[in-house]
Amino acid sequence: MAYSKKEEFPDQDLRLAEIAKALSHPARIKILRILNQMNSCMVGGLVEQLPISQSTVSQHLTELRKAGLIIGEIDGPKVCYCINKEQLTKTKKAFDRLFSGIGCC
Amino acid sequence: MAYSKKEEFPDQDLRLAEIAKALSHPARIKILRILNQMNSCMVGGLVEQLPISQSTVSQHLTELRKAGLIIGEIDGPKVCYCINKEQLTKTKKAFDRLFSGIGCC
DNA sequence: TCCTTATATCGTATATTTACGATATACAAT
DNA sequence: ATTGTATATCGTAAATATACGATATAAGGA
Repeated sequence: MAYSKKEEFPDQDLRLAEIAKALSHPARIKILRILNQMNSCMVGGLVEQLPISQSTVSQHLTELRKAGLIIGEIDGPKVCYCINKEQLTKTKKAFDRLFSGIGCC
Repeated sequence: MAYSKKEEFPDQDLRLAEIAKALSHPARIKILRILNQMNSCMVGGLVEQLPISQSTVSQHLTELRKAGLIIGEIDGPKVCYCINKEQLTKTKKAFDRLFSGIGCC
């Protein structure tokens, strides 16, 4: 088949869908919760608290980073991840706009 | 590989991830917007306003229905879809809880 | 320099999603 | 009864996501 019609939808809807996709796996939601709870965390600390392998955790972190929801700072041989609060605030507002734009009280 | 670790995550995170997944395609977000704008709409009306085929629209509607975000009422040979405002309100609250539980202001 | 540690990336297998056309179903109207 | 209309479902192909182990990379310490 000819593929991915996603680009044919309004930009606003596409961007919101992308953020929703970043939130569409329980591991990624859990990661956000852990990062908030601990303020920041090394990858190893996350791996310890998740039932998935290091390489899979790394993949999920990459997706959260691409969506702008987290930031990773290199700290020697380690990488320290934390939540991107600014982007998260924007995301919350985008969802709020969607819900109110959809007649949600 | 052995598959889907999703069940190994907290129920709350899993349910929120499922709703996020329902919102993770621009066609489904557009459908919600159209349904709100028109109050309710037959499938044919949606197909006219979307750049995808009837069968694909039907698949997206099934996913939104499974997530509880829309309701379809049979009306003769047609089906009339509308937003499930009750569920949408719950969804909004679930996202709000996530965001505040994540340190979002 | 060599070893250890931490993380990312590669290669790969399987599952799921997205998309379409074709077909089935369900009802209304003739 | 037959025809037409609306929608869902089936079959299928391609794309993407999920998961892992193995390997590469990068930095610190011996």
